[in-house]
Amino acid sequence: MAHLTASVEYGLHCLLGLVDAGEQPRSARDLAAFQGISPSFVAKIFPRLEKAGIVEAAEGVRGGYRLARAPETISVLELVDAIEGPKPLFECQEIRSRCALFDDGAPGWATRGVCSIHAVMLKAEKAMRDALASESLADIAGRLQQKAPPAFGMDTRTWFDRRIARRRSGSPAQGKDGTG
Amino acid sequence: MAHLTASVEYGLHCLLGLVDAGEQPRSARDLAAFQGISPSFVAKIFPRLEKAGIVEAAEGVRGGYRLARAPETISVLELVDAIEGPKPLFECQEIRSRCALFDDGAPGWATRGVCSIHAVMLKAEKAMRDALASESLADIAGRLQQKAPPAFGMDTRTWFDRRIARRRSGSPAQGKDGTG
DNA sequence: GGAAATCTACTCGGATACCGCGTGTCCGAGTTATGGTGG
DNA sequence: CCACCATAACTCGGACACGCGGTATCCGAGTAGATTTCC
Repeated sequence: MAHLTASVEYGLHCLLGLVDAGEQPRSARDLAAFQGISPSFVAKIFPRLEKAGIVEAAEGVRGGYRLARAPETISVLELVDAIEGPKPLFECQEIRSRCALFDDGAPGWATRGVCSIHAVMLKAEKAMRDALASESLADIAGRLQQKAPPAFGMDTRTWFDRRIARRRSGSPAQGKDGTG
Repeated sequence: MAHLTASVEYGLHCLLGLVDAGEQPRSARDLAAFQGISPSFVAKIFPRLEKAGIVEAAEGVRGGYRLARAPETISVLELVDAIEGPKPLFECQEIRSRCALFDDGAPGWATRGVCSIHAVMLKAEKAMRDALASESLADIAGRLQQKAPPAFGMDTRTWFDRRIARRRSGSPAQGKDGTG
């Protein structure tokens, strides 16, 4: 396990699949299938992104999610906070007030301000959060697009469109798809 | 829970109790009692610090631990790594290679280099580690000494010395200590 | 042929088990200071 | 009085339970579109 959990990883990957979707919503199931991860788990992540105002949910048979804002305005820090909640890097337990020299109550000088150890951790947390805030979803998507061949974007769109079109058209190629 | 666990907090607090100890070793039990935390748990943390070359263990009845190096040369990052081990902030699961567009094997352009999402997290982790590396144990101890009244350092030393002297002298004041 | 009702399947959304890591505790091996004994 | 030895308590060090958070899954409520039927 790590501080930035697998939920964040899943959420970010799926959001990358929404950047080039435009107005057409994409369902959590399709996004999960595209990334090759658990649809059930992805379905639990997206409601949090929706509550945070990062994606919009469209209901119905051709519903799904789409970005609520331009990807340039969505920082990675926002995504992390939306998915994991405000989880601190370090939880100070105020050990300083339990010193054996303080019989019952700790003196004022000991508990005033922030714990010296906690301060260091807060500084480290801020550095981490600043780094996450400096990157946007569009940055990652752009870097990915730069690595991928030109046809990849179109192939992705085609994949989702076929997936949507196949929904209720009678599944014309359910078993004879290009697996062999 | 948090990424920087309670073990780190306990270890750091106890190490602060070693900064002004000099050559005289202080036992894990005494350090834990001084901080008002679990002695058993502290006893599990210090062996890791010893393996990392941060403290030296002295065995025997008047043994204990003492700093192996000057506190100015011990960074908080070292302590975190020594106690928690090399635990990454983010564990990339290589989702990128499972894309549905890649039938069996992912193409080279997809898996070459570092995952775009992983890169952002590594950047954040580096920022966090740099912040932790910029602080030393002596920095924290100095800041604490600045907050505490002048007599605190001497009181601390007296507390540990009495604790050691009482060990095998027949426990002259076992039950009539200043609790009331 | 056109429009409305129905019906289906797909969507989101939350409530529910399983598992691993961290927390906390305990007990055993080893060692040094102590106390007594013998010279 | 001094040196040696046995004792004993304290030390470190690792092995053993408990609890919580994360992971993964399932099922239920609601809705847009396609189908069918009636006029």
